[in-house]
Amino acid sequence: MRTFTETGRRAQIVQAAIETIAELGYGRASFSQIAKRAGLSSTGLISYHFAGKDELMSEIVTEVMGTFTAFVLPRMQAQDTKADELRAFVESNVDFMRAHRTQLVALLDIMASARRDDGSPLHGAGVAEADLAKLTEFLHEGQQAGEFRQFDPRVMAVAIMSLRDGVLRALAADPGLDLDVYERELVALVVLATRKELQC
Amino acid sequence: MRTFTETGRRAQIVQAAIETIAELGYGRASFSQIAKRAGLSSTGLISYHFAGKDELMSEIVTEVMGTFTAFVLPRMQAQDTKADELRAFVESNVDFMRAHRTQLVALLDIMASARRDDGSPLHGAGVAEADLAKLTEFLHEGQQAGEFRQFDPRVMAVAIMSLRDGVLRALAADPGLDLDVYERELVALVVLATRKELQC
Amino acid sequence: MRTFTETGRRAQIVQAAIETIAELGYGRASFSQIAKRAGLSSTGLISYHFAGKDELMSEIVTEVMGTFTAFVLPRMQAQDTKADELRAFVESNVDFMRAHRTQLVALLDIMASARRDDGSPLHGAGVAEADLAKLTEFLHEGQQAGEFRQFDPRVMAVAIMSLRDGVLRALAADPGLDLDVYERELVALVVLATRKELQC
Amino acid sequence: MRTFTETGRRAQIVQAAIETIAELGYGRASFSQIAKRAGLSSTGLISYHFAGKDELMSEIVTEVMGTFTAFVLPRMQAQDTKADELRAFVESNVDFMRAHRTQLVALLDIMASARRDDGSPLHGAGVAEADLAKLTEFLHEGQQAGEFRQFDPRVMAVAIMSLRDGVLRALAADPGLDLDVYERELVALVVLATRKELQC
DNA sequence: CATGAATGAGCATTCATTCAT
DNA sequence: AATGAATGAATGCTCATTCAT
Repeated sequence: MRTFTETGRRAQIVQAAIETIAELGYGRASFSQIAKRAGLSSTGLISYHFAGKDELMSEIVTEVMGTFTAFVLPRMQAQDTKADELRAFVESNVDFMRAHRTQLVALLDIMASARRDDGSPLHGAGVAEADLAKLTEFLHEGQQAGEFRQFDPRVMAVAIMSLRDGVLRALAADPGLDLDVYERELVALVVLATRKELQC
Repeated sequence: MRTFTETGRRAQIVQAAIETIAELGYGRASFSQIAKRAGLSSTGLISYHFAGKDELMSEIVTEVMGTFTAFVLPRMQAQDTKADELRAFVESNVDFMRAHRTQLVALLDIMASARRDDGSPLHGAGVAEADLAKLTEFLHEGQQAGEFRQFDPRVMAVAIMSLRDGVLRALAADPGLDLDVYERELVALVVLATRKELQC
Repeated sequence: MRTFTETGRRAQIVQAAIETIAELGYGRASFSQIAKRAGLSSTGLISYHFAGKDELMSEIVTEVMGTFTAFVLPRMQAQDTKADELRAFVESNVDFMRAHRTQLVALLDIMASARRDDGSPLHGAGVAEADLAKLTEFLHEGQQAGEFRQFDPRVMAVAIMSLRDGVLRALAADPGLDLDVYERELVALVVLATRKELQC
Repeated sequence: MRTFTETGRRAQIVQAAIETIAELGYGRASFSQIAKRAGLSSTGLISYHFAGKDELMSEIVTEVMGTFTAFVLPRMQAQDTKADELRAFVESNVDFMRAHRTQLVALLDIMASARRDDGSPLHGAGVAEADLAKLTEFLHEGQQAGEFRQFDPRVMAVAIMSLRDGVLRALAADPGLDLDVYERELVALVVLATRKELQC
């Protein structure tokens, strides 16, 4: 079991790491940079609380993904139709960015940059693939239910995730970005791309 | 003027660097890894031919972007309408990926990961922003011409680029990806998202 | 505040650096040579305790200059006349060499050899100029007081400092040098060069 | 025998090396810096014409010392007394500086900084010691002739050389130095320091 | 728990020198 | 005679990690 202090320290380090990665990028987020931002006296403390750099990054991924899921899922489940669920997914994704820009920027960078010695992704593959599989399945169900047109659900899942990540990257480059516009346009785009063709 | 040998060596080093970055990621693409892949006797030879790591990366960006533009532009210009031009843009982008997967994966990683000490992007900002601005202007013209519906052109440009990059990331993760499906679906998606609403 | 251990290590490194510079010269006093002499496991430890090579050299300059000033100043202030003060200055300079040959040899080499990229001196200019200005002012006061003849005080200051450094260079080349003779002769020389001309 | 071209090239390289050392210091005077200043296409050319860095430095020492001796010696030999010879030595030394500042600054730096792996001086010891021995002998003769007072001739030789080098160092630090003042004062100083005591 | 000291591998870069042409 | 390409050792420095206290 983890002590109170330990939990607090880990949270503090995770927070400092997130900010450092968001600002300097994964490649420059060394333990010494993180320790400096967290006000720690030594990088040794990070190694003391985390088994290694990989575990620290894992913790960030887990935490941010958890917060994200807890925010998005209920807002999807409150909908009646698949189409509304999809709209809620897109909207809540952008809404989440508004409040958690730094966390998401860090998460995206970790997913893209953290690798094993052989170059294989350390976090990107598993986590992202799971989400992608779920969204693919969801889109497939929507098609079965007759709410979506006949697209390839896997490709559409990749597309929707890419659009979401694209907005996040734009937000990372420009923190003053007007997310309202992006949200509105993104919803319209996704609806147009997935809805059943109208009979004229 | 550059020697024949020099040109060859630079090309060889650029090629090895591209492969290394595509395989191991920017963060692990050290001079020694690149030299090993290129079969060079020492990292000193890379420093001999390039002013520094930044120049090597710059060269990669320039070269890949050049090849890309030379491939895509004529295929757009061969079209009569803005709508067809857009379709040609999407198609040629995916077609280019087929033949130059490694180069593009490396380019994407450099854009995302190469930073200055203060964390600001070294290549990403300028290059990507220029492309984005051009696409935004193009979409706006298409709207003026009455070929596209009334979306925010900047947001749509970000969206289209994100979709393109998303396919590339999927291809990076899975080299065996069936690009035919992605191309077909992506074109459909972009068309649905941009065409004028039908009157029923 | 600095730890006990840290202070000790810094002193140890400074000492090893001084010995290395005195023996091999500034140009060959690399971190690895210094680390070897200090019995350190790696050059990383030097970088851990000092911000960079410049800071290590700065520390040496500061330390040696401080010890030197603490030795010479009181012996000058114990004198009643400017002429006696000058004699005390020359004597205490040579006396200091006897006990701190290595430090002074290293200091002289750092002053002469440590440069910026553009070739401008890194430590030499400021420190030496300050001393020179003080000695110039002192000589001028002695002239006002009627104790010295009418020479150019700046030139005489340069001369006296050069004589001092010359003895040190001779001592550097031959550690067995008989400093007693040099001290006696140097005092005589400086007295003859500065005293008021006798009326005959 | 050396060809005409070879001789010219060597002279050109020596000249560029002198300028580089005078400006950047011995430690930063790399072959590439020298080649750049000489307008050579490659550092290989320096290695082609000189057996190694040491030989290049040797050549500089030899050349500058030769020019110096050719300038100073006749001006000393034109004098009738030892005292006048000494005065001529000091004057011609300073005069030589006026016209050959760069060469002398480089020479001084080579003497001080060029070392063997074990730290022993490469050029400084032999050359300087020979000059010193000659001056010592000269001063001794002057004493025998009753022209100088009874000082230690070796120490006085060191002192005179140090004064000369001191002026050169001052000139190195400030190219705009008024050498006229230095020459006048230096002559006065040396005369006062060496002449027979007056009877009153 | 936390600290600061230490380790040793790895980094990009510079260097004098060699060599084929 | 000259060139430019190549070599490999050495440089100062950063890094994640370990460990005694």
